[in-house]
Amino acid sequence: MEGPSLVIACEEFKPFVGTKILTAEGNAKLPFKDFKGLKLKGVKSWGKHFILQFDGFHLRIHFLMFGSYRIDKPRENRDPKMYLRFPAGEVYFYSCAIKQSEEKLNEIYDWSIDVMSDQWDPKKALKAIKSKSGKMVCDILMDQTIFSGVGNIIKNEVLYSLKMHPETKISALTLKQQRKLVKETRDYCWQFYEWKKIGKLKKNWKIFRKPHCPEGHGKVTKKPTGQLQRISHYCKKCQPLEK
DNA sequence: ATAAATGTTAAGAA
DNA sequence: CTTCTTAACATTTA
Repeated sequence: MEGPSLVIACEEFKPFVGTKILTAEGNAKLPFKDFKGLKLKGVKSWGKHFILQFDGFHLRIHFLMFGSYRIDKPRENRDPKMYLRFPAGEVYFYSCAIKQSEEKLNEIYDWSIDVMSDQWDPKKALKAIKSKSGKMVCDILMDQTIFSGVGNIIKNEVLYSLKMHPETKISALTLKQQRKLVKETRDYCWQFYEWKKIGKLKKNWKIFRKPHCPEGHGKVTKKPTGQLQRISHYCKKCQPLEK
């Protein structure tokens, strides 16, 4: 689950904020008994982290590849990692990683590197990119310390939109291109958010998991790239590798 | 229906 | 000490 989806999750959890937990259980290693009666103070996201705030601690949920949450839906035929019931409804969390922490959010999270945050700082991202000039753009975009919240879908769509080959090194980009990379990433993340909200995200994928190039150049290349070796989807014609 | 994939972390090896 | 490799987790979709 990528950053924009978590912003939507925050919105969906709004009805529970400010109310107390009526029931808490699950197979995660957490002191669920202690959670009953606690008031949910707030919900936040940072990159791919979904954060539930309580007095004195927070729960950090990472959905990874297959995680999900279901609000006011019947329990599925598997054990939830966590189940929370509030006066306004209930939620099941499946196959996610949940960590309890007493650390203060502002001390562990730098909001300015979260692509979805209103504190997002493009200048900081640009500076970070420049300091890694030997790296490939495919790795840079997935770097959670620069573009926190960007995942493989966003990476591929951004690179297609910029007509940029995933294996392009930062050093091969002009300053203008570097700036554009930062801007397009942020812009696409919000576009992703809008499309996902109206259920038209997949419909708007141009290159990710597409068999053919939208420009009619034939087959989309799918290949593990960069240090991370995550699959890149790109068109060799639209996104030539420049050195 | 088999395999790849919206991801990260920990442990062990080099 | 750093960097790399592997495994582990767990589910949907093609």
